[in-house]
Amino acid sequence: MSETFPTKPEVSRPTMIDVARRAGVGLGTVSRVVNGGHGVRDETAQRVRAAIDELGFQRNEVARALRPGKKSTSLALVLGDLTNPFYATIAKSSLEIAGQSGFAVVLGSVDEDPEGEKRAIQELVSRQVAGLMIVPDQGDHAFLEGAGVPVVFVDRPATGIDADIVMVDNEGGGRLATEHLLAQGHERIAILLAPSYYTIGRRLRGFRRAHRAAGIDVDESLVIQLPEGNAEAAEKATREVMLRPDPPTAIFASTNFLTEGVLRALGELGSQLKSEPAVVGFDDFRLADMLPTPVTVVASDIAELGRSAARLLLDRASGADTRPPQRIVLPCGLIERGSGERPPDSAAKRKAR
Amino acid sequence: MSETFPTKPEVSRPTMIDVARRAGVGLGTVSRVVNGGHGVRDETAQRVRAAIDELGFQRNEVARALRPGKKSTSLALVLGDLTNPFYATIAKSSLEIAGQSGFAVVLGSVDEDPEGEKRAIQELVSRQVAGLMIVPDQGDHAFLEGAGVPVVFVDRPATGIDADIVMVDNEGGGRLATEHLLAQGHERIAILLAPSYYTIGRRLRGFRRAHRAAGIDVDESLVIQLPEGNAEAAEKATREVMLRPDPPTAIFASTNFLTEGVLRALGELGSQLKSEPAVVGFDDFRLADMLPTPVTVVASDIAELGRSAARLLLDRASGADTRPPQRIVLPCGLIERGSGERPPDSAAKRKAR
DNA sequence: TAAAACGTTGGAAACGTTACCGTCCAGGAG
DNA sequence: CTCCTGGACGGTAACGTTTCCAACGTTTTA
Repeated sequence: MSETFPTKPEVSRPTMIDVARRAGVGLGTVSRVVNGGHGVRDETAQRVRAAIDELGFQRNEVARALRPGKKSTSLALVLGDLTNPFYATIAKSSLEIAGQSGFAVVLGSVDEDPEGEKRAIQELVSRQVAGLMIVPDQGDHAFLEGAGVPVVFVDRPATGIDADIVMVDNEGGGRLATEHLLAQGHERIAILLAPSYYTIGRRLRGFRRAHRAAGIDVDESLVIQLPEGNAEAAEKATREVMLRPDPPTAIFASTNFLTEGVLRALGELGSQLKSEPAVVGFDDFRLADMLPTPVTVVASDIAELGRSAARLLLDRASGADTRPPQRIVLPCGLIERGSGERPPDSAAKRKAR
Repeated sequence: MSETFPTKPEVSRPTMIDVARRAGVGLGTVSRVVNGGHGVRDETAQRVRAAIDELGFQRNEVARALRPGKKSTSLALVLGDLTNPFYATIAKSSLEIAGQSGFAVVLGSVDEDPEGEKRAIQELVSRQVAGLMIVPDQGDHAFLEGAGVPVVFVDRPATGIDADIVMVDNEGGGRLATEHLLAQGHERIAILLAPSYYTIGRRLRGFRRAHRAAGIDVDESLVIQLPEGNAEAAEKATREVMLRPDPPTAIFASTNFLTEGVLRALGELGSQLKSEPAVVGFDDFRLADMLPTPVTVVASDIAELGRSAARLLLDRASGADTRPPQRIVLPCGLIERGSGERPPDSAAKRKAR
């Protein structure tokens, strides 16, 4: 690059000052044009726009966010394992909404421990994000109270702070799944529970309510609390429970990863079992319909979860929404995939995601 | 400020100036302490640190990034559908590495079209990210040349710019998959190709090379270019090709989504087929081992792809790495899952050869 | 003992933008 | 004709940090 033309020294990009000089106007005028251009004569605005194009000027978002009160045009998203399709879907859909408003999404690195989450959140806050979307861990989130940034919790509420929350009707979903099994005549239904997440507790509650409504007692030995929330733990537990003298005739897996583990165990046990139990999972997953025994699941519109969260957060950040903290609950539906015989009087709704 | 105590009006967080006042030192000293604290007497540093703790001071990353030459402590990641486990894995693993160095990852909203990608990238650049990780679309990326930001391309190279690239050995993988099928005696192998991505071309090349090495001609009617890269397109194509008078005895699906479509089609065709073809997919996927016929795949360490990219980019951004653009190629391996039995009459042919 | 060297510290400039405040000019009212 | 009003525009302060330079005190060197 040995030209005599105003080829920039390659590292420094043109600023508003350059544009102002080029257009022969003041700095303030350029700013006005860049931000919608009110109070600027048409002809002047045109000259400025021409200069912007010629110089390839692009507003420096960092400098912009430095101004007092101003926040950056970024939202933060804090969640767990992106490899989990559930989280990935949230990320994708919230990203989509944010992008439509010109917002970027910053992903904080999230370790497993609550302490790591806190650190990640503070890192994000120090970046002056306009808002936080958090799929919260167990820990206390009171430290967010004074951060001066709107927060929306996704999928589950957090303790220590009263903020917006967008979630799924976990209890209704748990109930739906259980009712489906009960309607098929199952009376010994095992439920596999991932470690004490809020959501899991609600699903269990739905499980119990469905039993009560049907007048059937829950066998507490079939309420299985797993040490971990992964497929392996579910696989192990399934094998154990199915080899008991009095195994369940149906299994409700409270999580997509758990469902996978259950199916894996059943596949391995195979003919060792007198009869294969019915399985219902929570959250749909890819290939669920292609497994040897297609699995019925309770599903919700997870993408909408992310979209709602992003929309709500954007409204909060812009100050357009000053209502008290909202609680948005999305419904769950049953996706029947014909494991087991058809329930006697089922008019169960289908809700694809 | 009608108070005498430094209780902030809750929205504005304490700045270095507040810390300096509190500790009774100058602004520069606080800055030095915050950044490692070289050239500051121990006792002074301690006083500053105490003030930081008391005030709950946290460095404002935005102001920091404004300084000339300085970039923010964020990396940008531009990729397609996060719902695709392949991309999700890259996001997760790069996030992990970035986080270890205190870097956040900004996700640009990526529409499908190349123009959207360009817009997203420029948005990201305007946020002064320290570097860009891009899984590039077809379009020309020459516009990145003068951006003054290090760029690492992931999974496939881009045209118009000479930058670092981290990818997998697509040709080797294609060859591996094909050799596996050829070794089983298959001579009529169909290959399903997603739309003209670079990676797909290389996989096809491996496919051809394996054939040539084995002395077997490729039946060009079995090289199937799909109009789209999704499962549906693969499903349709599979159905068509399998219902031909002379169907292939094996199918190589060049993408994880395509593999899904192939399996779905085969499952539906079921007994209509004289014999079920062997299937090999590119890229492993969850539940691949649990399908009715477990599917053999060519796989690579995708997480390492993301990690390498992030590491390389961080080194570039810090100036620690000034080598010419690197080209990192990760190997592929075969995960055999016992699909791909020999074709009906292959034994005889093999002996005859 | 004076000068030089060094380590420590304070202060100010700069980064690129926005918001505010003045100035200027044109045009309408008195 | 003068005064006032209001729109258009220019200039400047401010945001919170880093970096540079000067100033200071102490120690080493000549």
